[in-house]
Amino acid sequence: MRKDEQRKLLECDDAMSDEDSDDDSQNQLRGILRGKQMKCVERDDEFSDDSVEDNPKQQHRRVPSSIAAKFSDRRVRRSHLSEFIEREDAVSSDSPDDSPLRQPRRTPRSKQTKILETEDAISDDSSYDTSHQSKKSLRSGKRKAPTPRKVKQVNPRNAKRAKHQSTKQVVSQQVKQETRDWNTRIKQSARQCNSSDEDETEGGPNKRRSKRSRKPLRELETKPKEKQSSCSMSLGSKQALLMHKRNICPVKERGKKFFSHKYLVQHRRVHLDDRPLKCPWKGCKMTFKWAWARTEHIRVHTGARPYVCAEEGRGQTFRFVSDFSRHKRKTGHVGKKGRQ
Amino acid sequence: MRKDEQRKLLECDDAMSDEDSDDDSQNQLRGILRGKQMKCVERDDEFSDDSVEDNPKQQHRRVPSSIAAKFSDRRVRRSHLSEFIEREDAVSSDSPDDSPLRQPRRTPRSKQTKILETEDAISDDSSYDTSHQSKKSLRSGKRKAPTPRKVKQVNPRNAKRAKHQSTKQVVSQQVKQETRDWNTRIKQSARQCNSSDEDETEGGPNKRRSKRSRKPLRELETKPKEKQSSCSMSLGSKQALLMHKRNICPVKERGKKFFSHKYLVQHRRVHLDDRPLKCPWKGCKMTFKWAWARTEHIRVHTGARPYVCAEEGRGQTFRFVSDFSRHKRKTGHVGKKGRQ
DNA sequence: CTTTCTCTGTTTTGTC
DNA sequence: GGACAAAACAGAGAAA
DNA sequence: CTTTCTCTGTTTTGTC
DNA sequence: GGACAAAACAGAGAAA
Repeated sequence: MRKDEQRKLLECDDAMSDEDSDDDSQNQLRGILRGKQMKCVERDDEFSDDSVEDNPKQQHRRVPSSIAAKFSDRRVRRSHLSEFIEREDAVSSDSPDDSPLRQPRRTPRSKQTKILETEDAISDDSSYDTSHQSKKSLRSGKRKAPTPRKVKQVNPRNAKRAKHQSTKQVVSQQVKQETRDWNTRIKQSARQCNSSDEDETEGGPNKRRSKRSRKPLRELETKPKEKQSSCSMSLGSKQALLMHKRNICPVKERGKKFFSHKYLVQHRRVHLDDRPLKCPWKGCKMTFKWAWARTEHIRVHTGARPYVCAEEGRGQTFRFVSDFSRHKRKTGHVGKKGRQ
Repeated sequence: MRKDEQRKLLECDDAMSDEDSDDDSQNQLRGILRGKQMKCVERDDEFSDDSVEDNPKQQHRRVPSSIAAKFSDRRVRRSHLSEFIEREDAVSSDSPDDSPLRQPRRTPRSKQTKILETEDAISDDSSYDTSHQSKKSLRSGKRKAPTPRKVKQVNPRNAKRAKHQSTKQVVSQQVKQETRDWNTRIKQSARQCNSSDEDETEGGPNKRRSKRSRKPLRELETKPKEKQSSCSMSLGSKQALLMHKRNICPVKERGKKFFSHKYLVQHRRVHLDDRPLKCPWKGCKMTFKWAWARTEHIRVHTGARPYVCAEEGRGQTFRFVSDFSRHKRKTGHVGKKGRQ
């Protein structure tokens, strides 16, 4: 086989054809999966642009006086874009107008990046409550904003300005689902694990399943909704409360203690097996429990290798901290991380 | 307003809530747009994950023996993933299994990145033909592969191996639409421009419309399908052919000459206003004519600032070549580009 | 052994 | 300096 | 003037 | 070295 052809396979051409006959991949896949558990819309010979599909023309608004714009030319002036009302809460990955800036809000030690975004849903801890309906105990008001709707869509530019214009805003409320009792959830998870075996599981860059979380979950002592500690977690018994106050995890590892109470609360997700974070890349279905995992995962898509060994002529680069720190450990080299 | 709240606005929380009630942004947007030109599926209170929407469960396949897997835990072993048959041609952004590696195939001067992908649809030039049905004149066979379907989905690992396993493969055929006569297309574009004025134009990071392409297109001399030059472009007249051979663009700029014939052919897209390249980021609807524009645009999402001025203590960083080269021009500083 | 990549407990950084 | 949250690190470890 | 970002003609890089 | 394609650059320039 010629190299040209080989390369072709390896490449992922990323343009869209306006044709349908070329969308074999999609159709094929659909064919395969139809036998399994296709549930949703089946549009076989259609133009496979999910934008058209999902939020048809929601992202682009035509400048009235624009002349040259045609179908494929859907851009808009910022001023128009920023009129958009949006609240990008828990589900962002496919919200119609993804913020243009997908960078961690606090950039790695560089002061220059003013871009604003957090990729994490972890803000839950502070807004935990015991109620089923959630949203009830907005105690401190610190993370709760007054208007849960109608927030301006901010693009990078507007975002910066927003600081000086008291715009009405909302905090994310992605907690909700987590407000149920921890243990209850764990039981549910366990049940689901056993029941749905041949379920939706495909694609995404890396499918490795960590053994750590694969161990069958066990039913546990306490039961739901009872006491509300200062961190607003619901605990089943007096004993459980005590454990909780000592930052001790009641599950599995049995008595594992953590450096901080904050983390104990976050640690729950290990058992819950909730994966609220999504890869922002189109078509990638990877989900994560931890923001850092997502952050590093994105590099798989972008190809970024931000860790650079300062040693030698052509410094070695690494994509993952882990590999970089191993390199440093072994070689004694120092290194720097390029911004982002 | 408190800073906390302000920050909330600016952030884009990127986790998904399992709830629908939190998807105000989406619903709102839909509401707004419904009055305009919503054409497609309307699913209002649904979970706004286009993956679920578009290719439900196409990406994840469950490992039969897996125990811990539950809904949010859809990962899979690579071995299973790689069984997937796919051809990722022109439309990739939302093809069910986006290649995990979204990096330009040739990484910037670094030999370490073996990731393989091209983000460009430009490979058309060599496979141009004049027929309406395209796919007819596979002259050289250089860019045409024998089997147009059934290509293995390659993930990074498999991709590398594929080089040593003669797998059947396909080249991209995204050309098709472009096979029509250039001038004909231009006319069509012009027509569309005038007819759809308040059309789909929203969102995406930057909506700036370059004036260069905004100028109204003009009808032109030659007419479709007639002569087939060595580059397989169809030209209306003898004159046109002569121009073409001298790398002279027949449109607008009138007599603009280019350094290479190859580029003349690519240059067509300036007039065609075809935007075959899509931003790979979920929810972003930006489209591009040029790969480089896309490449730089992605940095808006990732926040990457790969251009680093070597001068001074805390080297200045830049997100775009343009700004970097301006900086160098002005200051005389040198700089390096971090990989990716 | 290797490389690639995710998971997670703790540390670092940044902001108020 | 403190408190706090977000980000990053540094391992461990899975997969191939 | 500035910063942020896209467009595009040419140059550079990389591979065969 | 050559041919070729992909990637990147270096400006121009739009928008705010």
